Amino acid sequence: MTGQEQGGARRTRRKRREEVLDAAARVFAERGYHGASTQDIADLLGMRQASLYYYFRSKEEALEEVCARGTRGFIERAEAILAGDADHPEKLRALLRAQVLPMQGEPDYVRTFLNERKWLPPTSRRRIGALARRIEEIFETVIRDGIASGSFRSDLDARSVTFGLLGMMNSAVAWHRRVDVPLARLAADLAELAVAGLMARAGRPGADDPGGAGSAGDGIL
Amino acid sequence: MTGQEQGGARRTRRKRREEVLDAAARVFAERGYHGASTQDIADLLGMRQASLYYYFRSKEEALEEVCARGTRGFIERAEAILAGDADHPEKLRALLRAQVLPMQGEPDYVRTFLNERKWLPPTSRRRIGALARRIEEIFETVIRDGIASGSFRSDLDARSVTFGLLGMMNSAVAWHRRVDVPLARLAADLAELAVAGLMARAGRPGADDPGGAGSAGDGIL
Amino acid sequence: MTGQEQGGARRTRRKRREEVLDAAARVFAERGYHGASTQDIADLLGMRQASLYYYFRSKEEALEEVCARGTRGFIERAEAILAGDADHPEKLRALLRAQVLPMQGEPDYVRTFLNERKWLPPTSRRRIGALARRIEEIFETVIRDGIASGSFRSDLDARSVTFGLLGMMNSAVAWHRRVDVPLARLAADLAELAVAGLMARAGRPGADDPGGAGSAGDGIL
Amino acid sequence: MTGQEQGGARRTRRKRREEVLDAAARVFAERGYHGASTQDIADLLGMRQASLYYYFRSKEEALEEVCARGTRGFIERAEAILAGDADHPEKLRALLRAQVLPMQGEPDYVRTFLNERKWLPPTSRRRIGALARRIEEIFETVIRDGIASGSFRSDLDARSVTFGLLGMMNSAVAWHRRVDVPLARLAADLAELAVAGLMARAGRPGADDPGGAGSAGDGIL
DNA sequence: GATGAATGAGTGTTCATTCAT
DNA sequence: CATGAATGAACACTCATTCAT
Repeated sequence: MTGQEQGGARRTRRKRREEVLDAAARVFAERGYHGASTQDIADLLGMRQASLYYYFRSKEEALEEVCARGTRGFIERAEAILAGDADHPEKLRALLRAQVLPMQGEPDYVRTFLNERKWLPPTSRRRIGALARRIEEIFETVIRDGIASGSFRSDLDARSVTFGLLGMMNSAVAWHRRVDVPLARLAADLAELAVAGLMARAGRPGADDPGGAGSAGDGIL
Repeated sequence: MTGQEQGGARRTRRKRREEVLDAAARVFAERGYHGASTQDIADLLGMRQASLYYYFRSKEEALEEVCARGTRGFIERAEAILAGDADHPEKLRALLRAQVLPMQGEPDYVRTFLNERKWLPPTSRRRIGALARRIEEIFETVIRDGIASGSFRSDLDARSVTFGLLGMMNSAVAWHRRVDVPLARLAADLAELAVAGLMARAGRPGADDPGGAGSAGDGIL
Repeated sequence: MTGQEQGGARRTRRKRREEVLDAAARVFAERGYHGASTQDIADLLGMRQASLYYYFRSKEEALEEVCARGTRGFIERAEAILAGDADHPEKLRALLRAQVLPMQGEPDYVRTFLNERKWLPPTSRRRIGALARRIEEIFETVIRDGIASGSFRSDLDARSVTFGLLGMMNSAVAWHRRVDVPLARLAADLAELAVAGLMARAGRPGADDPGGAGSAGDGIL
Repeated sequence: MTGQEQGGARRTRRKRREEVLDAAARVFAERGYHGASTQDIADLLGMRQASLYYYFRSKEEALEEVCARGTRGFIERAEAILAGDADHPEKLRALLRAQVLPMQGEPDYVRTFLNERKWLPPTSRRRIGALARRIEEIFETVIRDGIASGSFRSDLDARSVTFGLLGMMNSAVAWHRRVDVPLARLAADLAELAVAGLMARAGRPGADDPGGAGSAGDGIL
């Protein structure tokens, strides 16, 4: 066998592996890790179930790789934005949009990462969880710095805002196909809403007495 | 056996059934429907697995009931707010907070409803999905009306905002224990952020060219 | 449910478990642990394969219990003989016979213990291996003491004799059905052969040059 | 391709085949036929699993050949000893030692033959079993003739002794590494023990009433 | 001479469910 | 009111084997 042929075989195999991974990502995204059977994945590929094991050692390993790819680029993009020299509002806006845009290209990988990573075995779960935590950290840093510099209002709990905004953007993966607007527009609108909300002057009624304010509202609920 | 005793037995049974339901909700919330086994539920109750079937006809039926309870009051509260005579910003604020507060009392039911309802059999899935869609409708109505009346800015896609804000509030069920702020405060802060964002004047750069607006940032992404 | 009934159920279950164990022992003995499938065991019982798991957590656990039973009484009997006040030849004779007699009652358990214990998971393998080593120790002690006291000849390697005699007796499990003599007779004969051999005067040609002694014959081999 | 090269290839292939066989013997000896996978064999050779099939048609065929080699020379040596003109004690002694010495050279083949031949398919199992039975026959002949000629005592069951002595010698394959004595010495000692035992005068208590003798001893066990 | 890719049959095991008691 | 016993269907995974290259 010549090097050429070997290269060809190798390329073929790698490509097939990608296809298997795509199928796994799709099935995991649609039915959840525990709801998905390896048979489902094989069916999608017109392959026998046993053949999957030529490409992966276990279902868990496939989940690991799908999740890993689901995070690809997230950190790098977020770090780049953080390190940039835009002002805080612009940085936050960019971060928010960057959080949504990968859903364009590989939605199955991202959905699987977001929803199924909790089923990873402890070791890889921690490794991948660290990435998620780093993203949170970057968001929180920009928000806190924005508050400190006076760009953002100071009456809101920074951590709640961090998680809330991440939750908002991440939720898009579940519903973005239900709106008839391009993903980029959707991302821009939500980012604008968030930044504008953070730059508004504090002025709501009872802002400094949230517990009491809630009790009044609770009567309604 | 007297009527008295029967009544007592009946009451006992109903109470025990509640406990079984609680256990199911907890297990479903923590491990997901497919990741949870009926054995897990039985273990939590110190019961044998087979005994669960005295209370429920199937695992699916338990999921149905847990999900149904997870929506309890949501609709009523939202309808009441919608029908009230507050102005649009106040209505939206109230809606947003109402979306979070049930996580206080029965978080397992709400989490299960939010995350696991997709595994319901088609019939009940549709029934329960209708409730979810009604909530979305109420949100969207208030937002659109607020835009029409001039209270809210008009440059954002109303449907994206609807889903985004619901996603933000719902996401809290996953992280609210990670912030050291009471749930009511958290809810109030996120609601204020959202309302303020919606009431802000449109002023971001390139608001009317959202696709291009991101181009600078997109280079990084 | 009354205590009576519970007792009955419990007794029934325990009895059924014994039957399952018997079937496992038989299948393990006949086909070896790796050659035996849980289906084989179930077939022998007229049971479905899955039902076995009501009685055992795993195939390995079944092997563990079969092996454990295969050693039952061995140690106790050997210790009793060792502690007795017979002379060394009598002790050895008794030990040798005691090694064979259990093959009468539960040959499958003994065979499984002798041949399949090596497939046990490390932990239980060590635990059960300790018993086997204790038996060896007891044999070796009696043999060495017999040599020291002058009852047994001193020109043979004690450890080789120990293992050789144990091997001889244990091998009976594989062939005792092929001789038309009762097990007790067989055991007595081999024991007598061994003891007489050990009590004989050293007198073979070239006993002190064992390597060279065989050289004539070895040429052929 | 020239004949030379072909011859070279052929010779190479035969040599490689030997290596494959060695690896198979080793793996079968260590893990048992059913516990050994073809992957294990390939691993030992740094070969791919599929490549084994260039040398063997099946795992079973490999077992057949390993077992066949495990018997090589046994029969010839035993027949030669039987046909020789030594006296019965010397013949038995030589037979016993010849049974052990091959463990020196190719222990894996012998171990596999002794322990795994039972998994052979019926046809080859019978063929190879015939060899084993011929060995037994030779042993039994020498023992019976020795008894008839007065060299050996007559109070022991000849068949039990035959199998017992074969079992003793064969067992050495499992433990001979655990004694710190050369294999030849070990073999000589066990052979001497056996022959001396057989040449001893009958004198044990109750030798002519073995059934009853055992009952007394059973009290101890 | 050896391999990459694939497969069919089977493995041990889990699980929701049933039913007589 | 609850359980012990059992089961059918599915599951992730292993393995010996094949075959085109």
